[in-house]
Amino acid sequence: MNEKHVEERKRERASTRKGRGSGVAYGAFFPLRWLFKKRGKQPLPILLLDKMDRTPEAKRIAAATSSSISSSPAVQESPFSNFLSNLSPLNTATTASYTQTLLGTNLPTPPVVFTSPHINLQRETSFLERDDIVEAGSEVYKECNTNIVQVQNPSFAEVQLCSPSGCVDEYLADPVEVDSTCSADLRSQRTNEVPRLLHSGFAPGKESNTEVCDIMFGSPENEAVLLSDQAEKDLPLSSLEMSQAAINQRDGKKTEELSRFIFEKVKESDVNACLVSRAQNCGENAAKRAGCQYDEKNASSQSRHSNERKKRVQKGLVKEGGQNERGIRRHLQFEAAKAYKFTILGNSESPCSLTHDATNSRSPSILTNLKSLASSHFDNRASSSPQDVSCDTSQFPSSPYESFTSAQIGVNSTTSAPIHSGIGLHLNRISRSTSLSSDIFSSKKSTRYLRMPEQMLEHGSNNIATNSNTMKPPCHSMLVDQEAALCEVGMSASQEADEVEELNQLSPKRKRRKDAYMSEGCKRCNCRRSKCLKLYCECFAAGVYCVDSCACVNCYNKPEFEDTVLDIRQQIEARNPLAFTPKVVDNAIDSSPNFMEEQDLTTPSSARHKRGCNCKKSKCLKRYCECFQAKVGCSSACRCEGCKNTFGVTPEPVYDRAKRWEAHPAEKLDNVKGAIACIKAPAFSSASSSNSAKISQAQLPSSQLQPSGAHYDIPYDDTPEILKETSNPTKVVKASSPNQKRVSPPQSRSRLRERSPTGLRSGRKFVLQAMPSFPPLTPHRNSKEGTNEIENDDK
DNA sequence: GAGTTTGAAACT
DNA sequence: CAGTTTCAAACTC
Repeated sequence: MNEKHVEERKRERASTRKGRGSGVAYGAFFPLRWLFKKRGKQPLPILLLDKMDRTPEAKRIAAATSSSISSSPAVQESPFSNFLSNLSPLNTATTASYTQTLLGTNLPTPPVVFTSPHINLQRETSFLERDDIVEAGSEVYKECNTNIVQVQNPSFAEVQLCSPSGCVDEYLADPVEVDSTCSADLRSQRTNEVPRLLHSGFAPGKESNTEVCDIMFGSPENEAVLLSDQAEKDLPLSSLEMSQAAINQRDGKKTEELSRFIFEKVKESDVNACLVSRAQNCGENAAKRAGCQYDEKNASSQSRHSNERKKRVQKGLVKEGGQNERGIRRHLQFEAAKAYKFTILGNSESPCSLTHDATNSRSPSILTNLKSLASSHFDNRASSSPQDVSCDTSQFPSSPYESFTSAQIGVNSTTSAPIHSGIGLHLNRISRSTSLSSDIFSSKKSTRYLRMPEQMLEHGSNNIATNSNTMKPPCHSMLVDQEAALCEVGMSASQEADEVEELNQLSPKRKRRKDAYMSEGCKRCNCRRSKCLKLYCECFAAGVYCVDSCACVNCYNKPEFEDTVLDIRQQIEARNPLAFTPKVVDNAIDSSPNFMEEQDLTTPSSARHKRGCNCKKSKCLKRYCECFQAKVGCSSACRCEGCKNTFGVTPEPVYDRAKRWEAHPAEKLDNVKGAIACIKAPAFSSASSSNSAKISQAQLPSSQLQPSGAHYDIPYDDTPEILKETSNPTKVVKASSPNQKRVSPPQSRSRLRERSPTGLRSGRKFVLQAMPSFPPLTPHRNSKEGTNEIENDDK
């Protein structure tokens, strides 16, 4: 083996010496495990590829695919699967079947992996989030019952109970009835279901029973939770996990296989949910079944849908949205696979365990969703019909709650979960219940896991054909999610609108390229040597799989290589936990006081580049500059030279952003503003002003700071201590830093802490909470005076 | 389309 | 951690 490696390495080096041009054919002549190898210190990709080829885990995953194809029918023939396939709330016979199946089993306690602490854990989630969930949930429910087309992601229970084919057809025929029927029958179904479940030995544990009861009967608390994104999938797992246990005991099947099977079922529920949502959203007649036409009525019913977006849609940019949605779905799968891996494969020792811990602790049910999504990779049934393929659950309507949650999540994820598992987490939460991409559907339909890029290309062409038949103009709700996703990947809606205008002004050649980019709505890479497994790859960096329209060579950023992708991703995240977070953060999202504190006068009001650019020659006037490309002004995080970033407009006043905290008195905000101003002052002022600022800090009563600190504590209290510490600006900028960045804040902050013993606690909290949620990877603060001067001169 | 420039990412 | 290399996008011709 070693000899073989040496030999191959020699050959590889010889090939490499030929120059970059050899990259295209690179993968054609060398074993896959060497595709990554260029240097001595890159064993991991090789190992990963090796593992991908040979490890039991990879074999198991690969086998899962084939088994899902080959053995799935056997599973489907089981009474349980038949029940699940045929379950209909309107059909009492099937319900009885359900009961009968359960009666015939003596259920043990479900395996841990399927324990469903979601409800309980949901209670443990951030109070801010939780309260919001309650409010939003009841609101959604109310609106649902009043037949407002205020679309809502049906919970799994609703899907399970209301959506199977026959019912769906009815709903498709008359979408109005969907809401009423579903919501009306739902509770009765629940109440009818639960006693049978409980009395039939369906009792894995008292706690679980309570959960089921709560869910089924819809206690006020859990009802709201049920409507939440997580709880939507809690119910299925609560049910399914127990059923799985039954099967597990009865058939002696492995938990893993069963879990996969159950996830398939969950995923199927997504498909069913899609059908329902399509009925709600898109169709008044069954002819629309095959394609979710954009419904302008529904669009107008979406309160949070911006007029800007409407205009673009009416301009015929629906296609863009559809492609955008595609990118989202890719991402969802990406993250789903990740969650699936950590949940099912028990890979809890990843270098990014913190990330996943955070994910799990914050919203374990996310993983439930993700697992269901991930299971899609191993499913071949749901894609059996073109309808299913076209029925992308990205078309899911977005409930008001969803909107709320998305925004809320944006805040929380940015502020209270400093280490992100990537934006996929955001997207999954934004467009939760989003099921499967059509391309994956189709890819899994007829093919096994593809190992070779050649196969993938061939496979991709199939996808194109499939997608061309199945991709439909998106529903309005899709656009909403897409918009959110675009924000996540660094392109806000307004920016996207600007892109549209810009597109019209480009030369034909660039317009073509740009149009291709925008039509995809997501990153399209052209990687040749990175295998799309490095951050060089825009797709990979954006946390999405590459698509067929990418021009990449030897791409491994495909669902087929999810194991590799996830491993690589973990490595990168271990190296830089923020690697997959959006580079551009919106102020509205990152409204943390730390961010407000971080901002300086060159940052525009809308967004900023999180890490800042390091431009030297482009003067931040070309798209080389990430800030410019994102159309945001350079900020204190930038280390650019001669910055002439034209987007560096006057920042939004602190108060304007602070006033978003409506729940807090204005005077507290003033105090916050004052405190922040005091902290910021040294960064923007001369030495004298810096001194005065310090004095101001000293004069700032701790009693004023305290409420502010308490105020900040709420959303950021779960910030890992390690990050808080790392955020502590103890490092001083190197002297060679072009803009002499980040000079002062440690003093001011430490002084702030020193001044008041009472303020020590609150002040400390304030300081800690005021730390950047994403610890700046660059020196903490700079004056940016040079940039300001340049900009002022230009202006 | 080929070649160059650029800056982020990766590596030493 | 600084310097270098690699990489792919952006840009120019």
